[in-house]
Amino acid sequence: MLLESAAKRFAELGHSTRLEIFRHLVRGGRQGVPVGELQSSLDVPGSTLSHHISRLVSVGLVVQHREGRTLYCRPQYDELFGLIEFLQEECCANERGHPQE
Amino acid sequence: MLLESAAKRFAELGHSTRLEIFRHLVRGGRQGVPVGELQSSLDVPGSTLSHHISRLVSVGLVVQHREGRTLYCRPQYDELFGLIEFLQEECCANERGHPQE
DNA sequence: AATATATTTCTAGTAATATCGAAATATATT
DNA sequence: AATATATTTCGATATTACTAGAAATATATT
Repeated sequence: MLLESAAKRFAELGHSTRLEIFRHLVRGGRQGVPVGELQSSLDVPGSTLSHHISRLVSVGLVVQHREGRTLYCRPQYDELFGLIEFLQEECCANERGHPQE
Repeated sequence: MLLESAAKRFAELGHSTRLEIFRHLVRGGRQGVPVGELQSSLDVPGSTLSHHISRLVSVGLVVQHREGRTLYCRPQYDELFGLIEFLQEECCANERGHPQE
């Protein structure tokens, strides 16, 4: 993953409401969670919630799909695991002190 | 880890310069990397670099220790792994579709 | 004590983000 | 077609963050 994309994604996770949304989605699994369910469990005005969801969508961490009147949000696990990998990449590669281990 | 602390930490990682600093430190290992080395490899004005480092310090992702004239920055691996764990916690716990697997 | 090196603090201008009510859109039901 | 439900877009205000030059601080060397 490119540094810029990773930074953008972390920035979106770096807000307590959005992080809460995303964790709710991660727990919810691949079938997704309706916006309305997020709204009632997070207790945030609809316009604010919509704003935060669309930011998560804009960086690829969430996708939405409609079924009838309800709109589902699904976390993108590949992007999530990519971010996690990005943080640990080459961890300690340049560490001194145990060069022959 | 609390939601608020995790969000703050992600917010600090959500800036390309800071993410680059942090990754440099993660690769560098536990002995730390001098500020000056960061400055020359990232090519950013000292005052700007200092500002970003102090933000990483303020959320506990980095600590500094001085040796003579040079100040070393060390990544806090425990906080890093805590963040990673936080993102995956209860992953898919509420997923439907494979309840007996 | 004077000078050099390493890094931070101060300051201030500019830009980006957060919030939420009101109005708008999309779909379903009657 | 009228109404209800679900969600978004618009708009405006308030707060926070980014950047970097200049000055200040801390330590080392001569």
